[in-house]
Amino acid sequence: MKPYTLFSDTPSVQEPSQDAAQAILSGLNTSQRQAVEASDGPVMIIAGAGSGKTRTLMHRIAYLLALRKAWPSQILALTFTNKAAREMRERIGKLVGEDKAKELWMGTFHSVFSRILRREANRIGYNQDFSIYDTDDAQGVIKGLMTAMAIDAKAVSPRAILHKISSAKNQLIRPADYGRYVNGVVDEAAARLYQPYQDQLRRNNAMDFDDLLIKPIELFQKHPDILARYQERWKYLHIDEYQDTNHAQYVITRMLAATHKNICVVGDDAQSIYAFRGADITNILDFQKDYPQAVIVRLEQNYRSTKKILQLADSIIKKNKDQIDKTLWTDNSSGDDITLLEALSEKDEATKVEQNIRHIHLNYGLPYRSFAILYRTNAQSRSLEDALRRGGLPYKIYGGINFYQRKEIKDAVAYLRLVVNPTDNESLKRVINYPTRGIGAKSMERVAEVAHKEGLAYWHVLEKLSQLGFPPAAHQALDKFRFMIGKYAAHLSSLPAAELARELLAEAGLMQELRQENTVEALARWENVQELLNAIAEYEQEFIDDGNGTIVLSRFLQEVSLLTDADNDEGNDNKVTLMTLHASKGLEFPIVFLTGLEENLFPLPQAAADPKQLEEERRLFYVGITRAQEKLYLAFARTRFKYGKWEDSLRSRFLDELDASVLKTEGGGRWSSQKATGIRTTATEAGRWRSGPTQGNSYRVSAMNTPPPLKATPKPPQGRRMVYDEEYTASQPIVPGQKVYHESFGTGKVIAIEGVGDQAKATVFFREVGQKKLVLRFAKLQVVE
DNA sequence: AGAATGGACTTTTTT
DNA sequence: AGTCCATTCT
Repeated sequence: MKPYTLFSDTPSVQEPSQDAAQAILSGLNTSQRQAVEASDGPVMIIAGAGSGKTRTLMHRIAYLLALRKAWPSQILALTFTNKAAREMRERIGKLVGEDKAKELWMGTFHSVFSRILRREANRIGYNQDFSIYDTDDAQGVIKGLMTAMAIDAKAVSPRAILHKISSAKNQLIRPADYGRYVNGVVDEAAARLYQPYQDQLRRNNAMDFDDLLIKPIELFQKHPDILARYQERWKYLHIDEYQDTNHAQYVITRMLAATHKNICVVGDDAQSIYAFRGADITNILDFQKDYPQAVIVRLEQNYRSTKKILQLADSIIKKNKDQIDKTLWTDNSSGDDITLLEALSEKDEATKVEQNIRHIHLNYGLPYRSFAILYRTNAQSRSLEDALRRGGLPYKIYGGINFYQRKEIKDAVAYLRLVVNPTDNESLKRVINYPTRGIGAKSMERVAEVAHKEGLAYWHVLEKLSQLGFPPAAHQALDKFRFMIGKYAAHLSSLPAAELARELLAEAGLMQELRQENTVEALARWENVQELLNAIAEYEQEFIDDGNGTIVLSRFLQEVSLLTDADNDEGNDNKVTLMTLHASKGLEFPIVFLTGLEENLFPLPQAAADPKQLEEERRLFYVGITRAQEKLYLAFARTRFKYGKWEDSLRSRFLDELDASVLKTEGGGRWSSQKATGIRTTATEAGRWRSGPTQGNSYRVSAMNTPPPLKATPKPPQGRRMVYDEEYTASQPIVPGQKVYHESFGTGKVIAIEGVGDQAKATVFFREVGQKKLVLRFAKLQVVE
């Protein structure tokens, strides 16, 4: 048996096939062909938007397989999202066979190297069952340390500190060297916390996202034998979206490519939009310096968009200084003008978008999936969602909080992590008293104290509880918890993962907690946890021959930490897509709406102040524009609801930078920034514009075409009387069975009453929102006769 | 211990 | 507007 059976080494292509290779090349243009054929040595593909770069990468991999330059397991392809990897694998499967595609190493940096780290964990002082911490978990660690080190969390936010530490890690700056970069209070705090933070993660047997990139480098540096093995193993390296790789990723790839030097990177400097996350554009700009013998291929033909859309995109990107020179062109038709939608409020903007979609859908028969609505910040999705819901258009939304970040899922996952990896203090903290089981802050304080003093994990403190003299009630509660978790930990290898998870969550009381709340929201949460359990069962099915329950569960938990919303998407439901501009990278849609083109929103105020960041915002705008195939709409609103109040806004400076010759207004008129109808005026003037019928409501034009809302807001029924009112309390008691009306919940039926006077509470079942418990003094219920 | 109430604060973008 | 946190109430 081989010590490391990560991959099957069976050659999957028996004979080199020139015919197959020719077939793979035949669908490509000259430049793409060149990129595919340059198979040995370093290659950089500078690919413009919509030039078929993913397609080219895919054909390149298929070509290597057809010519039998490598076995599938010797090819590594690193993509920006899991979804991109999955799609590429599917399409390669169609070219050369699914069995071969299955064995390719494909995925994001994070997912590929988390698997490597799992294998080699013991070489860097970790256990293979390590937890992977997201930003929330990591912030929890920082907060804990700040308390322990008496750093005021109000003076410096844990989030800011974490961001500093994260960027230091991205740049491979070690804790000991961080002092040199200190500049300001946040840096100081970060400098003090960096090493303790790393130590704490290790004690928790946990890694954060950055560790998944740094630890492989540490591993390779400390163990050249391991590095050599992977260098040998991966004969061909492919990296998509190279412009968005950070320094750590750069170092990893340089290490891995050192032997064979068969590295092929694909990217577009004009689409670099992740600098805030440490993406380092010099990686792509300096590729030729690192590999002087590199073949550079430019893909400049755009297959996606109309001439006018391309012209518009070109006009905006030209405003940026630093970029690799390239000229995009297309054979596509010139298409329609780009339409500018000027709205009075964000609600009006959303309505206009909705109406345009409806109109095109009805008159031209385009399916809903052809439409995308893009925005700068997640918060903007709400008004758009409302409009689509009112109009009855099906939609799906990416981003915001994804499935695995929901509270109930994080709670459930924390239980499972704790069983798999008991030293995970963060997970323990999260669930030890949820659902409540009498372990309060006091008890946990003491546990933390002992843990800190003796350098133990919380779990190990629980294990020696009897020596610590806790009060009997607390002792019993803690011991019961330890016993429960310990029992499942002991069953890890004997029980199937899905079954174990189900029983644990039931015994912990999590399912019941969600059930008994008896609201629509709680039911949805309960269903989410069920879905998690199903996912475990499904995963287990796939790995049924792969060993025991331990491996299934801990691998599942690790993979799940790296999934995003888009990864869960089937992609084939017929719905309008809503997402941030960032999330739209790599995608295309026949019709695209870019919304919220306003100063202080796009570009964001922080970015507008800094030329570098402003250029990145501009690239983001470029990315948005180039998502569109047929038709593009640019929308902005004069007022927007922000931080709880209405704010006037000015149209984005980006609109003034555009080539106006391909722009028209909604009415069909030519648009030019000079003649623009008072758009970019002062705030006061804009305020005058807004003072129509009512702020943020429907307006003359749009109101006429807007269909009535599907579900009218609940109206107080006639013949009502106030039920709770100082005067009436005595004379108007509510009794179970009584029908009542509540201002925001609508009508409902009283199920039970408890307490008297000011303490009186009623349990009411509302038709719209389910069961609620209300304090009569505040609820202002009205009796419905 | 735990629930409830009131206040401050918030929003970039994400693997 | 919603969320998180601290303080107060039961």
